[in-house]
Amino acid sequence: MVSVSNQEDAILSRLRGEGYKITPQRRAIVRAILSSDEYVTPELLLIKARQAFPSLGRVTVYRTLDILSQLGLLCTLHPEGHHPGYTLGRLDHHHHVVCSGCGRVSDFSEHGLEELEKRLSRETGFKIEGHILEFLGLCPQCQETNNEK
Amino acid sequence: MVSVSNQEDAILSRLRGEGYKITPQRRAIVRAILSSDEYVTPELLLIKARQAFPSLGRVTVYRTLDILSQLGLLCTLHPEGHHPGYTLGRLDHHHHVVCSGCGRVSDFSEHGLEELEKRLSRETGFKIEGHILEFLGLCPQCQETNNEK
DNA sequence: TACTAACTGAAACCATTTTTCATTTACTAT
DNA sequence: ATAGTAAATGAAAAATGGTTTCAGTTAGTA
Repeated sequence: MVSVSNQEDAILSRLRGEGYKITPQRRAIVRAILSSDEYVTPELLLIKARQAFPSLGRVTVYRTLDILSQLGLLCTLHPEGHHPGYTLGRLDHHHHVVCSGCGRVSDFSEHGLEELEKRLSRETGFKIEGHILEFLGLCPQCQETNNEK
Repeated sequence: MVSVSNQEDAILSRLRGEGYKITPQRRAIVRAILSSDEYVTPELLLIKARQAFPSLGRVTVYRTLDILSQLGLLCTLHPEGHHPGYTLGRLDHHHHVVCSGCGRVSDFSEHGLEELEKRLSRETGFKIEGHILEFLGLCPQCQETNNEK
């Protein structure tokens, strides 16, 4: 298992390797994403990262998200009925289950999609470039909370 | 095979059945979605539907999309790197392949996801409510066009 | 044909994201 | 250590995308 601080180091050194500077703002942003079980929206991320770096500007959040996204380090989530958001996850190909209650994200691997991809290529003639597979559901905690209501 | 005009009738009478009025604006909007192979964004839809009904207002497009969405008649698409959009498709559960070049949408069925859903419930404890599965790729036409460049 | 609830479109409004630009800072090479 | 430089920052303004409001219009009905 990879610890969060190792993940942080890995991401920061990747940034450094790509010629980006490691600023305290970026550190705070990366740490804020990593330190939450839930996925983040830009606004939420701003609030979280400001706890560590109060003068952080909104623009910097967007810019950092862009960079992380271009480097393929960010996963985008589209939970139905909620705002889209981001999570920084494992570097290998994987998918997510998002909690419709609290936004908590859980990862999983699924390798059965390659066959489906081939079938689709054959049937539709499309040259497949990628896919989204996301599940939406209630996490164990939110299931309990809702039952108590 | 179901023709587009039958689909149009089916949608309009569904609307009527739910107590909504059939206005020329709504007719134009529904027809505009159905008559394009590509998925539509609200803005694109406004332009297309105005060809049939020039004074159509932007608000009416959003309102109609809302209604169709609430009735479960609309499918939402999230093609990576593009704006999200909509398509009016088959009424049964299905998925989409979206062309990254022109936005053309193709449907497919996949029933292998139920097992995966069970596995996820078991492994993560989440109570699964739904999922998104979308493929992105180049349609046959766009593959040719790109090769000629 | 008259009635009424539903619908419409213009404008104002709001939230989110992008652009601009003057200032500051992380890193490199002395 | 320190100076130099490209990169990064944040405030403000602008753009984008979507929603609300409201007075006037219209589809469906009786």
